[in-house]
Amino acid sequence: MAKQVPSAPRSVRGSRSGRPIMALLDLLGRRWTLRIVWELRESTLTSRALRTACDEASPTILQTRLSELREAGFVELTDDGYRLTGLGRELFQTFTPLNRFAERWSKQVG
Amino acid sequence: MAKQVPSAPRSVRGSRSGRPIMALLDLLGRRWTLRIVWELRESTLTSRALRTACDEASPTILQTRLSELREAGFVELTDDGYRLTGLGRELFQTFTPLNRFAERWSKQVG
DNA sequence: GCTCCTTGCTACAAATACTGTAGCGATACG
DNA sequence: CGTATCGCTACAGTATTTGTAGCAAGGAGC
Repeated sequence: MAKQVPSAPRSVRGSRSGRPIMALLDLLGRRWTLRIVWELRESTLTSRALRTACDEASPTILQTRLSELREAGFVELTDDGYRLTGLGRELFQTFTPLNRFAERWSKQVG
Repeated sequence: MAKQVPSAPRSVRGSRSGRPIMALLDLLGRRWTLRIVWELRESTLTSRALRTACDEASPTILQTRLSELREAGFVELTDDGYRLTGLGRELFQTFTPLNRFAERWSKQVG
């Protein structure tokens, strides 16, 4: 049975609360989702280019995630390939502090 | 075979780049990780309380994630239960915009 | 027409990850 | 002692992901 693509106000895997943040955490918590958004951050990529960028991840799962991200309104497919929508770019912005944090983390823990 | 807990400068599932952000995205992209950090955001929770907060997620996977989060330095176990470390709280801070974004998202897409 | 690319996307079996239930040893309280 | 709780684990069933292969559609060159 296919899992629902979380779109905000519905009930979602791991949560019956319907809080949007839960739907978002659920979507972003699926494998490769965060990575895909990250790789699309500054360029439009064809599915093959995206696969290369994602260390040859399985096309099956990439397609699945891309469908979910498109349905969620974060990614769109253009003639040049996949790219973030306006909303997707807003989402990516929220990762910027995460990147800075990752650098600090690597110095403290690594 | 058990996957490594990503700690910054090592090679990590889905990435040979060693960039800390990849290690972090890998860790956060595992099921329940984001949710656990979220649920610990403002209180120390025992393992059972955390399980309740996470909609009765399987204790197996919660323990696995908690181990990873502890090894990564984001969570610690005290006499009162699990809680975010200083570093973990910093990580959570980076989610704050995510929460606001989720609200906006739910209005646009949902 | 044809071949030779590349595109987005899918099938399918094997490998891995997750779930759900049960229960362990340790500790504390009566 | 019995009865709780705690953190944590075993194990079998199920869901998800991986890796390989390949589809149909579209363009470029012939």
